[in-house]
Amino acid sequence: MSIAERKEREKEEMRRNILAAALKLFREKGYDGVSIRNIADAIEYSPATIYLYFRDKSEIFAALQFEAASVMRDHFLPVAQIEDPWERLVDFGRRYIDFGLKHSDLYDLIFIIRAPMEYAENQDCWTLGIATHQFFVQTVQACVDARYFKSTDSEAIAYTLWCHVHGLVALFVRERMRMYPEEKRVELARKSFAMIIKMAETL
Amino acid sequence: MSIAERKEREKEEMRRNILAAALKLFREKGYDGVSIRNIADAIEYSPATIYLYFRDKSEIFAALQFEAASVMRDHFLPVAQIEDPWERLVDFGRRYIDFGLKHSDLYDLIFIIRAPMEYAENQDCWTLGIATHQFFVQTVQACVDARYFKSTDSEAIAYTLWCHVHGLVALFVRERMRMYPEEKRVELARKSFAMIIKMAETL
DNA sequence: ATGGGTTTTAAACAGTGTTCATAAAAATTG
DNA sequence: CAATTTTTATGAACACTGTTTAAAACCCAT
Repeated sequence: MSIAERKEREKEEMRRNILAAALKLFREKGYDGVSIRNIADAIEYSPATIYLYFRDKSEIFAALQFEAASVMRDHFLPVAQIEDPWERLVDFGRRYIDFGLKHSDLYDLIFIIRAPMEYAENQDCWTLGIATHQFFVQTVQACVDARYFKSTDSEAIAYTLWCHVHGLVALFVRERMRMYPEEKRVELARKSFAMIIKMAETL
Repeated sequence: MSIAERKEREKEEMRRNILAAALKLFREKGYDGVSIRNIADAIEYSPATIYLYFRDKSEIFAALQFEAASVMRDHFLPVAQIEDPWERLVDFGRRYIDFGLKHSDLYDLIFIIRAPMEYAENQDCWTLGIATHQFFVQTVQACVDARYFKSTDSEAIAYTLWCHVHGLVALFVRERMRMYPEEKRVELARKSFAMIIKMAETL
């Protein structure tokens, strides 16, 4: 029995080895700029070996996407500690933008990259994402219950706020802020977040 | 002299021929799913011929990006006819979302795809985009001047609204709306647009 | 040491973007 | 019209890509 367990451990170790190398390369050269052969070189194995641990390149993407989603979930963990629903909502947004700008490659992986959505791992990734999303909707619902808004459509409110922060981060991540001078961009984002919060107060 | 002009015309014709084929293929199989050889097959020329009209694949991207930007500009043309600045702003937003959902491939090309920003054509594309953006900011400024808002920071207001509509469209284009049932998505988008407009009224 | 089961890999296939010498076509000249 | 020069097109090649497969290398119990 023990030897089968060790084999399983080694297999898992190899998977993590591949994923670590892949993530490192992706961060450096972008997702498309990395080939299976690059990853194989990095871990000092033959390219064919990788196919013993992952069906194809897409499955590596899916696994990393899942990893990124859990990093993001962890980034949101402290939010749950905040009692006041409105404060919780504001912190949620602040952390969302913070995560997006700090880990733009992971954010890209989760929310922007055209991913091949065909694997079971990806399902896990989505259930994780949906859970985080539902936590967000619940926070909005808590605000509604506490009469922070006049509107009661918590789903629409949550979606509207999500659109704003996603748009904000996505424009940064995909470098579509060139009409604003480099040094003013972050300040503009900060101002815009303050503005959407102020707007939300009147909902 | 006339013959040189005809040559120039033929060269331009070939360029447009290549671009038309490329755009058609991109719409069908996605940007990365199309190879130079595919385009060459479509126009019934050798792959090498394409390199007589475009330096490389990126330059084809850049040219199409410029084309997409002018299609979008044309989509906004009727907006300028609207007198009332607030009505103009609302129509701007409506048309933005409309364009994004209807021509999601062109929208992707302009605002999402990780483009190689290295060619002169791309500069043209950006100047065109910046012009459209400035028209948008001016519309917001007109609203400010007409006392539609309490806030006077037209740049921040414009940016905030842009973030929302871009986020909305981007989530659609890159298929990140899976937590909402297919048939409710467009309705949710509609509701959200109405909501941001209502919120903007209180700015 | 030998056989059996895993794990690894070299080699190959069909595809990619790109380059270049050569071939074909067109324009210019004698 | 014929010969020459210039322009335009291409076949073949290079180095790369993801992926498959048959053969080699390794591990381990008998």
